[in-house]
Amino acid sequence: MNKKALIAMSGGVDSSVAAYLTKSFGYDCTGVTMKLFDNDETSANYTCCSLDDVEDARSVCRKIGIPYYVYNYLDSFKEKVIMRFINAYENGATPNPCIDCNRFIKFKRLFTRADELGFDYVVTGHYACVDFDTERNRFLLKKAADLSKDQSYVLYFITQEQLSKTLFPLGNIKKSDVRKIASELDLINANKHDSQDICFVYDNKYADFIRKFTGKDYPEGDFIDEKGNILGRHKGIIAYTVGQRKGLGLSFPSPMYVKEKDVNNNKIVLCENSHLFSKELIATDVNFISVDTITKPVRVKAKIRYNQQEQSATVTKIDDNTIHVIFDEPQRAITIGQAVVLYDGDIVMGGGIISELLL
RNA sequence: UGGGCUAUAGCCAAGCGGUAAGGCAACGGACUUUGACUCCGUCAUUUCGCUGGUUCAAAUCCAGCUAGCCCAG
Repeated sequence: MNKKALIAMSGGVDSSVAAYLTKSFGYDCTGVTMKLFDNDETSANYTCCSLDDVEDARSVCRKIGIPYYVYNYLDSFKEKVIMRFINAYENGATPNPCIDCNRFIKFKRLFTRADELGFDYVVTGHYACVDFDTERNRFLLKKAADLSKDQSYVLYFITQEQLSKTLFPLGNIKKSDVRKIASELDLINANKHDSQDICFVYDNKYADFIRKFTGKDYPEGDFIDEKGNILGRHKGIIAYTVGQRKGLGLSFPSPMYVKEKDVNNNKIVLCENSHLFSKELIATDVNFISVDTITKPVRVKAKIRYNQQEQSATVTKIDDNTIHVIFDEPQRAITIGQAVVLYDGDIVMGGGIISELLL
């Protein structure tokens, strides 16, 4: 009897081709779209969870001949993604909701459900690879063959248990080939644009979303320089993030950037680009993948944001859930709330959420 | 109401008689399964505080007016 695979399908081209490939590998496939967000606006304005997306996924499943279902995860998504997103901003951090969605929804709620239903594997359209290393006797999460699309960063939290039951069919395929396969199969979404921006936020205005969702007022406050001099007024502390230049509405001889957010005093510190760099950070919520743990300082390559060239660093464990990362070179705008992911070549060693900066 | 200085786009600012640099901000786009950064593009052709004058030609020279600043009172 063929192994059973549950394919998480967003309605986009990647997960659709992932479904096709999984079927072609001989798995007994079922497609599922998770209903995560109730958008009452027109579908074109959102990048996921619209009626059109569901219809696209359904159409693909019909075409490749597999059953299709929609799971309602509105409650989980609200609690584990949206509320965590809002809380992070209210506390002066800058969250990565895609990571939370993967961590708590796709690889938790959906995983549990797949298990209960007797599926052997969960399949997603992520560009990343799973390997089993017989020497270490561990599953490894590795970068995608198409490095320009690699998404291993947003999966750093994944466990051995999850990896043992996960398939990433696109891990060794180039994005251009995914499009090509979709075209050859004449899938409805072969030319659909890639998703981008926060899926539950309309028009990329996340601050407006938070205001509307919570009904709260985030009061204006002062922009100050590093010495405490008042430079102007900001429009609510949630609307800014570390390293930000655009949208300050103030003019200076040279560009100014957000250095830090003082939530307690509702002040935002601005500085010049050269003052944005620091070498050390503390991260919590740590997960190790390629190793069980680390006992002494380890040389790694690390990324402090999704779109960034990895940087040489040394990582030390502080306790089971906390690490200390020291970069060889100062890094620009290390931001609390973002993930720091550690690499050993193509292998994801682990990662955590940045909780503190040290100089 | 003695003297001096300055008035150029939302902000700062070049320009020194030859047909309005640049920076900041803003806006648009690219990039991007997060926020940012970055990159590209647009941004005074009824215009250089106002009114006249000189000149083939004035933001640039001259006169007057207005406003602001400074120094003396």
